[in-house]
Amino acid sequence: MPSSGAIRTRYAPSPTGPQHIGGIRSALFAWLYARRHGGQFILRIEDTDRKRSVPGSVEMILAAFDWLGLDIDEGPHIGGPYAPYTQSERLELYRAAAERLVESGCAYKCFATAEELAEMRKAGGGYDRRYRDMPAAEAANLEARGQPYVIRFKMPLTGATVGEDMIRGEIRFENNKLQDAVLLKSDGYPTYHLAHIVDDHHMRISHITRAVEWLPSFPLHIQLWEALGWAKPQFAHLPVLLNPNGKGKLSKRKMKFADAAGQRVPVLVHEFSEAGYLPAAVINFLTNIGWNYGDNEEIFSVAQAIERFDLQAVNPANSAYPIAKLDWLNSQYIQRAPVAELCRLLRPILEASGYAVDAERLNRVAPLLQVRLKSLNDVVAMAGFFFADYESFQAPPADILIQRKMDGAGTAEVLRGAIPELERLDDFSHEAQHAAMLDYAKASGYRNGQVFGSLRAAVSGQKVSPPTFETMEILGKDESLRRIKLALASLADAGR
RNA sequence: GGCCCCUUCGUCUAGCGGCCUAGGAUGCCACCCUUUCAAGGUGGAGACACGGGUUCGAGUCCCGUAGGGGCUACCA
Repeated sequence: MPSSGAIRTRYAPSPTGPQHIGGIRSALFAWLYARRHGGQFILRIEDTDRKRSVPGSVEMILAAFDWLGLDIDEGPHIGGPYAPYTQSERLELYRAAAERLVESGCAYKCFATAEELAEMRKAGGGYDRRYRDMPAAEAANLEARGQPYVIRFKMPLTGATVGEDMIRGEIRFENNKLQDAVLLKSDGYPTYHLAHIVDDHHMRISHITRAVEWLPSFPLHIQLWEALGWAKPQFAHLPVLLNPNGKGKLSKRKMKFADAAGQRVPVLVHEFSEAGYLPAAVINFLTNIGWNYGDNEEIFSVAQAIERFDLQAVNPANSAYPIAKLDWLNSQYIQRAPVAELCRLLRPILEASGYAVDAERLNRVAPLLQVRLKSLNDVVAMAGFFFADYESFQAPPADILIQRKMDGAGTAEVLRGAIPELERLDDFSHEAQHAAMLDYAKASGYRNGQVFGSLRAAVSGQKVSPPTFETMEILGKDESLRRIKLALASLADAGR
């Protein structure tokens, strides 16, 4: 059992499908705070809206945490001292709390029908509290007749509720602007408002972290904690991620395909792995939005973040989703990854594209790719040809072959002249090739870059490729020369 | 409409009254290096939303305006 002073944070998602990166960022902040203070991080499933529950969601949530390397101390999958961790299994607790509030006069049964509610809405304001002061006998009578009801909280009609937020400080709400919120629905399920308080209390949560959209109901929650007579935890309302253009909350629907440049932007956690991002890069990326490691250090590990993380230092402002920075960070992480690790990550991607991956070859190719990959997935386009059947190689079209400041005739001349020079080499190492091509370039009257660039395109078929001579070394002399000749043919076909 | 939150380069941010002629990163541009790509190096353009206060002094504190975001469900 944790001592009363233990730091305990939680992530409490609704099981409504794939995990959204915004939710995960909130979870990450809660997780970092718990780890920073040697506390516990709890996962709780808030499935009190039966209509919105999607089967398989819990597995997706767990997979997201697993991929990112965020460990969970207590949760529905592993249990814990305050189990169960799924709200639909804790209904009695909520019912008891609601009844206690009714008995103490802090809540009441409301028999308003859907039609009544609709009329009130049409009339302007919200619920007009028409059942708030109904005599107990009358209410008992309605109940006895089987009239369905909800339990509503009796919000104070006067005064103000002041909340303390770790990020923003004091926030003041006038009570007369607030409503009598539903605590227990007519199906016996609690609303979020009641359920999270009951659970956070029983689970000894010390810090409630949640997105800013919960700020408007903060006063309701404060009043509820007090009505229940429980000691309040600390609160931190986290800023949220906005769409890349800064307009509106980052949304699933809109973002799956859109950004300013019309490029696809990952929003769901599984899309990040699918897009070839490294989990460590994603964590670094997320941690740097709304919080920063400090002193101009952009790249840092989770362990480093844990050392310094503080909820009070979180920036209160929402942020546009700076997705371009993730590409840069990801390339940095790829550059720094050990070759063995990179191979391990690249292999399944190549295999998924249908390539048979030879371990030794991958080992030679991977280091050549490190400074060139933005995404792990780039390996397919950039280096797939190393693993393909050589027979299937297609000579690139002229526009790929002809480099900047070159024309078709010049390219053909350069390639044609290089053939005998390469053919002559007994040692086909990239060093030997380099030396030979340097001499050749000088003699040919073309610049090094013009010669090397033409060769790059000829043997790789690409404008961006691994280093040319290493590529040729791996392909071997015969295959390299074959490709140069194919390139010449391609140029001839194009009439250059 | 009402209520709440927010506001520094395009974007992510540093700044918690003098250290700011506002720093870093990304993106963009230029140059250098180079196996004309990529990476790397150097440099450049680029911001305190506006208006009032408070103060010897405000990006930093207060008020207002504007803009942005959110809530306003028997959803969370």
